[in-house]
Amino acid sequence: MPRATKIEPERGGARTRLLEAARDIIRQKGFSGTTVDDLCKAAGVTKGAYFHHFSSKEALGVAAAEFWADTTSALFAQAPYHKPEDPLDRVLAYIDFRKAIIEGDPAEFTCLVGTMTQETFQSFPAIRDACATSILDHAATLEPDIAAAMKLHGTTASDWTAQSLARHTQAVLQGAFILAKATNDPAVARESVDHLKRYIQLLLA
Amino acid sequence: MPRATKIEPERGGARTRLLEAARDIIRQKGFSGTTVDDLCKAAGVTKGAYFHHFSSKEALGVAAAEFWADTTSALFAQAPYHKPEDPLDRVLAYIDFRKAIIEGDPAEFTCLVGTMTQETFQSFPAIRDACATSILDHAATLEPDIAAAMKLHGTTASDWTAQSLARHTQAVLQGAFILAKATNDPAVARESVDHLKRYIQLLLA
DNA sequence: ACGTACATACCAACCGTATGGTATGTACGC
DNA sequence: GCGTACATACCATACGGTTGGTATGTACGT
Repeated sequence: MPRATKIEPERGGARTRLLEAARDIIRQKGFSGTTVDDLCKAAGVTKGAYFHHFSSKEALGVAAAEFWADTTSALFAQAPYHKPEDPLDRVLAYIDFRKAIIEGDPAEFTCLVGTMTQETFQSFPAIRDACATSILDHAATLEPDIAAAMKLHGTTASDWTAQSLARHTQAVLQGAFILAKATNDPAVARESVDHLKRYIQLLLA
Repeated sequence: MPRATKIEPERGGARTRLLEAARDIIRQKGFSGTTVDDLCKAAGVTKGAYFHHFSSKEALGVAAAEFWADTTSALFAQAPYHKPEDPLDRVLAYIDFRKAIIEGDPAEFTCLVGTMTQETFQSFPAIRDACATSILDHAATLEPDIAAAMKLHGTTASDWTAQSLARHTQAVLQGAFILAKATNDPAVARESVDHLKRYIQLLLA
């Protein structure tokens, strides 16, 4: 899709660079707090290039959410937590994996679509929907392992489902990110993830 | 503090009306997405009145977080969940209370300071700190009941504390709000709160 | 093989408006 | 008459978005 040329080797990558800039800057300042000029400056492109690729700022928000969904799902698909044979171990390994990447600057480990959801859910439904798809699709990848663990360990659940537990894991992570941002301390978020892991062990083991 | 007059009976309440407007509009559009004119219009005051009470938009953000902390802590202090004699029942009643108020429009039941934290934690440290205080102080009100429940039920916790569990409840609620906004469905949030309640029961009963 | 037609990717400069913020004045209570 | 609580009018800038253009690549008929 990119198109390199002789005199301008970067040519063709403006769209991707804008999406990467959006991922980084929106996580720092939020969607409304991020200006088109911010993005152009960070990506090293002009506003003409920006509006060539995105018809509006809202369109970039949607594309950024989709870009996030694509890149993160690729990351999780190749992560090592799928290896254990016991499905419960896979779920717990997923939790460990999520915990392990909570470190450093909150702007770098927190979730783009969770952040965008908060401020766009009323004003920009298209962005909200793209964010919802990203979150729910990721949660859905956990359902088979949870369901298999329930079956294997003879868990009888009358008042909850694999789907609701999968979504709950995402709620805990999103909430943990908020605490980490508020306190500027990843450790607070990791403690919540510990509670989540303990819950799943109590529930399924 | 308010000062009524003959020709302008609303006079004196501009600051409070601005803070109420901030509480409502920032929850809909976020802090950056909310303009000073939005607030003045909703509060029915002029920009002169606005800058008489708040030296900047950031100052209003801080005041709005403090206003939120004050009004919500008053609400929770007089809520009925403190009545049970068993401290575990009080904690569970708190969860039930939080679940019960999750209904209707997400903009009305979600948390102002959780929303503001997300977009201000880098750009406006003063706002972030006010948000953190609001969240952590509220979490701290749960600690005595959790600690008492641990003692009463002989819970032996080597790897977690009453404080971390109290904060975890707030993480779950904040995360549940994000899912509710993304899906535009309070039910998703309530299911996460159910998981939280189940966790506390497994842990402390 | 080559010219034409078209599409893609980008740039520089500009525009109308909305934004946060200010300067100045006035009504009112004490 | 003095401080507080506002109102009116205004400003410099930043904002999202537009315009018109150029360079590069591709499809295709001949």
